[in-house]
Amino acid sequence: RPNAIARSMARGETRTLACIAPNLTDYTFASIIEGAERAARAQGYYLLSSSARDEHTFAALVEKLVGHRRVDGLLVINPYADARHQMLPPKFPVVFVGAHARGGAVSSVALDDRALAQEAVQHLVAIGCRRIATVTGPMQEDCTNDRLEGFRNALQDAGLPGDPALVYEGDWSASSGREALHHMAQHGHLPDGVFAQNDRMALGVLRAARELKLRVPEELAVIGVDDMPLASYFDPPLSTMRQDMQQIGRRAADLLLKTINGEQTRPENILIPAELVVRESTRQA
Amino acid sequence: RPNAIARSMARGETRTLACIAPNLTDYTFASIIEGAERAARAQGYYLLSSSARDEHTFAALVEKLVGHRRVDGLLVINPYADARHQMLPPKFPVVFVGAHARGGAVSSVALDDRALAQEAVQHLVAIGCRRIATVTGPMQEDCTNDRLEGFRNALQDAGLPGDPALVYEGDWSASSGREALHHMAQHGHLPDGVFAQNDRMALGVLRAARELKLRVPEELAVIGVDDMPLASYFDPPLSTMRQDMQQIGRRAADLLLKTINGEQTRPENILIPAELVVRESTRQA
DNA sequence: CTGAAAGCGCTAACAA
DNA sequence: TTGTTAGCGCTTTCAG
Repeated sequence: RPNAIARSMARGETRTLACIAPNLTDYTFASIIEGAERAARAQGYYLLSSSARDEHTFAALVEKLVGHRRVDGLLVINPYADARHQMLPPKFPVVFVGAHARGGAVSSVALDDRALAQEAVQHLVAIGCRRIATVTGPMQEDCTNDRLEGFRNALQDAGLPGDPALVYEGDWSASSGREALHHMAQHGHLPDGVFAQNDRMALGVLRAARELKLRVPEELAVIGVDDMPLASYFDPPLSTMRQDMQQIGRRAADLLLKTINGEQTRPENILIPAELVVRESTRQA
Repeated sequence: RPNAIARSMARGETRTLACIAPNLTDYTFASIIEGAERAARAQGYYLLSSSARDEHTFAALVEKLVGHRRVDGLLVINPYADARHQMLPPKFPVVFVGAHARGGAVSSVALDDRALAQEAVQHLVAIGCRRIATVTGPMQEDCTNDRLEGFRNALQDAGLPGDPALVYEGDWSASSGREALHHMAQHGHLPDGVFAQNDRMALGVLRAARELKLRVPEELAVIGVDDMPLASYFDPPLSTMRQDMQQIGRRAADLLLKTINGEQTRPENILIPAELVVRESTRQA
C-alpha cells in the first residue's frame, strides 16, 4: 500500500512511460502498444498511451507530458515524414517505434523495410514472376520509400527491368489496391506478380484479380506485408511478410528503459527482420 | 511547467484513469480505449491502458493501480462472465465498458445487445428469410446470451419456430463461422438467413456459402455485428449492426469522471443502440 | 487581498 | 546497523 505519488515525488521519477501514436486502433499501432505495455509492466513501469493525429496536438501532448514531468520517457510512433522528431525535448529519453527518427540522433526500433521488400520480390521471382508490380503506401511515409527501394533493388538483382507503369501509389486502403490493378489492366500493363506494401491493399488486388478473371496465383501472384489477422482467410489465403509488432514494441520499451536507467547512453537504431509466410496466393500449383 | 506529481501529492488526486482490457489489439477494445482516452484528455485527465488476460493478473493490476493510488478511477473492459467484478476495491470509482457488471451495483456503458440482435433478425425477416440461423460467440460471455435472447425474441415476434439445429456456438473467429454453415449443411439444416454475432464469423459464413455454391443474398442472406474496417470489402459487402465503440468509450470515461467529481453518486447503466447498415449480403436483388 | 508556512507520504542522507 | 529529519514542489490554510 505504499503511495506511488509520494514515492515519485521523493525520487523524482514517475515509473510511467508514454506512447504517442497517430491513433490507437490501427492493428499495427495497437500491437506495438500492447508489446510495449507488457514489457514496461514487467519492469514495474506503466504505459500511458495517447493518440495525436496531427503535429500540433502531438506538440501539445509532449509539452504537457514531459513539461509537467508526468512521464520518465517517451515512445513515439510516427510513420509520417513530418517534423515531429524536432518537437521533442532535448536530453529527454525518447525511442521512435515503427519508423526511424530522421536525423538519427535518437534511438529507434523499426522493421527492416528495405530487406522485407527485397525478400518479398525475391520470392515472386523465385516462383517465376517476371513482370512484377508494387502497390506502395503514401510516398510521404518513410517506410514506403524504403520498401520501394528494396523492391527496386530486388528487380535489379534479378536482372529484371523496372517499369514505372508497374508502380502504383496507394494509401494503405483495400480500395487503393483494387484501383491499382484495374489501372494497370486498363493501360495494358498487367503484371504477373504484385508486391502490395500491406495486406489490406493486397486484399484489394485479390478482389480486382477476381473481377478481371485472373487466376491467383497461376496468372497473378500476390504478396502483402503485415500478416493481419484475416490474411490467412482471404480468398485465396494471402502470402505475406509477417511483422511481429508486439516484439517491436517490447524491444522499444526495453531500449527506452535502458536509456532511462543510464545503461544505454548512445542512441541505437534497431532493425527487426520480417518473416516470409507463404500461402496460396503465391504457391505454385 | 508546473510539476504534475507535486500537484497530485498536494491535492490527493492523480488526474489519471486506467483502462484494463483483456488485450489492447482487438479492434473493439482498441476503439473503446481510443474513445475513452480522447474524452479523458478533453477534461485534463490521462489514460493508462493495460492488458490483463486472466483474473489473476487483473487482480494484481488493480491492487497496484488502486492500492498505490496511481489512478483516480478505473474503466474495466471484461466480456467474460467471470469474477472480475468482485475483485474491485469498494468505494472506488469504476465503470464497466462494453459489458455489464454483474450484480449491478457498479456503473456501466454497453451495447444494447438484445435490441441489436432483434433488429438484425427483424431485417432478415423483412427481406423474406424464414429459416434463420445464428452463429453465437462463446456461451460464457454475457453478450452472447443477450444476443441469443434478442434472436429468439425476434423469431417469436415474427411467428417463426426456433430450431435448435440453427444455433451454432462459435468463438468469434472466421473459421468458426465457416464451420457453422458447413455443419448445418451436412446435417440437412440449411438456413436461408444467418445472423452472425460478429463480422469475422459472418466472413466465415460467406466463405462457406461460396464453397457450398450458395448465392448470397438470393439463397442465403448474411448479417454480422461490428462493422469492422473491411466489412464493406467482403464478397459480397457485408450487412451488419454497426457499433460505435469510440462513443461507448467516450461515454464511459465521461461517466467515470462524473463519478470522480461527485456529480454522479448512483451507479448508472447506459445502453447504446447499434445501427443497421444494409449492404449487398442482405440486399434483395 | 497578498504573502508566509504547514503538510501531502514518501526517500535518502545523516546522526546516533 | 537502526532511527530521525530534511526536503521533493505543489496546494491550501491561516496570519498579516
